[in-house]
Amino acid sequence: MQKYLLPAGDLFCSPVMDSPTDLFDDSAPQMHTFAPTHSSTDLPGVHPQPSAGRPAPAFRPSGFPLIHHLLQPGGAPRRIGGQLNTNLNTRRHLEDRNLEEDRGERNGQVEQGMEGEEGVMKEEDSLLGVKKRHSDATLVAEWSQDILKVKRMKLESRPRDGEAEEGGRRREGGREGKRKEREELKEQLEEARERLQALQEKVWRAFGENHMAEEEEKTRRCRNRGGDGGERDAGMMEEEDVTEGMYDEEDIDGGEMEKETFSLLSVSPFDNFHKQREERQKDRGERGSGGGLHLEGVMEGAGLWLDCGGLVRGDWHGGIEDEGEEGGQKFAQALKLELGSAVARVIDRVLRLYTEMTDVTSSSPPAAISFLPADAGNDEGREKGAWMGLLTRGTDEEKIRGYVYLLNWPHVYTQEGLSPCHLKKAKLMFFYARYPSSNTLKTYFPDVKFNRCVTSQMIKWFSNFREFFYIQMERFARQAVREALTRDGAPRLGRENQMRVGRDTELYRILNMHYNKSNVYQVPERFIEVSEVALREFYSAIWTGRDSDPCWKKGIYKIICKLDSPVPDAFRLPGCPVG
DNA sequence: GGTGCACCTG
DNA sequence: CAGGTGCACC
Repeated sequence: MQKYLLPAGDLFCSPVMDSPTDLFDDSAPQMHTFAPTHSSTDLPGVHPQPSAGRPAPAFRPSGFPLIHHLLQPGGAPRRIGGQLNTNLNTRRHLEDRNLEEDRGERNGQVEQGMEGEEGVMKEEDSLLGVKKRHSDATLVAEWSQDILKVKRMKLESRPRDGEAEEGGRRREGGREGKRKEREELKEQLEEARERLQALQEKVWRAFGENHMAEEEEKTRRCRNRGGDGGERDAGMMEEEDVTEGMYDEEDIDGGEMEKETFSLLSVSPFDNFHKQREERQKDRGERGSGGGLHLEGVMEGAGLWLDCGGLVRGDWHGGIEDEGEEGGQKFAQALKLELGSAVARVIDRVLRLYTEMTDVTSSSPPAAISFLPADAGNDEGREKGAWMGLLTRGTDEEKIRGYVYLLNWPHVYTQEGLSPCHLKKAKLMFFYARYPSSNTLKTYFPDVKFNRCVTSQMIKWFSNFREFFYIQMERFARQAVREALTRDGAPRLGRENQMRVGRDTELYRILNMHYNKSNVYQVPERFIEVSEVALREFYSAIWTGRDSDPCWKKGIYKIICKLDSPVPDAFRLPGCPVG
């Protein structure tokens, strides 16, 4: 006779369990009520909730800027940006568009400035030539366009500066002229701020649109393939589509990898960003007019170019300082510092968003990272919560360089064999996908060089995961059936509806111990729901004697395989999960 | 025939 | 967790 480890009370309905465990950081275990049913197809949990199974990235208070001093004048951003290029056609395109828009927005003022600007535009070519290479030419064009606007605006100011200077000479150094100069410069700064603000919004809007477009495309594909599988079915399908799409789309000269990179910025960080930005704007509105926009947040999106230092140093350096006026110099210096600081914040924010997104752990610190320098597991990195190890000590420049490099060339870190870290990651993925395809696995292990052997091994892993999962389900279901018989004296239908796998149950503890041994990952609610579905299916089958059929489990497998959820994008990153 | 699966075994 | 086996599917 089979022995069972635990009393049935652990499984049954009482919210206060017989053997509660406080090992798990779950502040709100949920008790789900299920309608009485004996039909497998009617079992609850089959219909997914869109957000279920995706733990909200824990927001960590922002620390000091990661790269702030790097972007001070004379810092290193140009070197970083040097890795990034845009193509000539894109630049031409954006220049053309820029001309048109500028004409409209500045009531012809710009035309005068543009006439003598061919040389300057060539300069800008060189500036843009080191802009980040990006597959979305339109997006790049828009960013570039706004940068050009700012630059052009400054150029326009030169004649006016000259006039002011001339007026000042006429007054023999009168203070009136200087004051006017400064006022004009201030106006220009305000304009610059507004334009940079617009740039910021464009970037994030573009990001948001890209993301929304992805989501819509996913939804569309799911519906097309859909049928009666419900949303969860669609979720499985979309998983495949995303996987294939990542590798099958048209050639974009390496930009494809960047597109993937941007897709890593999932909904939550965007939402967070927009919320924070709205709050900031609200604050500003309370303090004063829009003209008083603080530069915090300005250019935050543009910082993705990682090259704005070139603009700060190479462009703003010129016009104002040439005038030799102390006020102008101070102003220019202040402007440079402000812009430099803004750019620093840009990248810092991007990194922070990234780490927020990847910070899928609930509270525990991440472990050292396999592909990073030896100091990757330092406290700073832990604070940032990048369990994929994007941040780490070293110099800020290294940090950033490694970040950019990794995002563009994750395959550099590929390895043939599978490591214990990969196993841990696979186990965590099991919380979302019990039946991942080999293509899906390839997508989520970009640092693994897949061959037949490696693929088989990973498939085998998931097979073993499932085996353990189903064994536990059957075991606890049988125990529950037996307990029901002894407790109630007679079998009673519908008992399975009282079965649950709450976070305070023994079954949950066992599952968590197996797939999440270090307990550093918040088990998604969706996995609990799936477990409950499986448990009830087993219970039902055993209860009704269907287990006498040699193939009695097949039906259960068929149900469970439809309950796969998309694995969070954070898992697409190379590296090792927390230990 | 290749692949993926469950099942069994160690 | 991995190796072996048989089965089903394409």
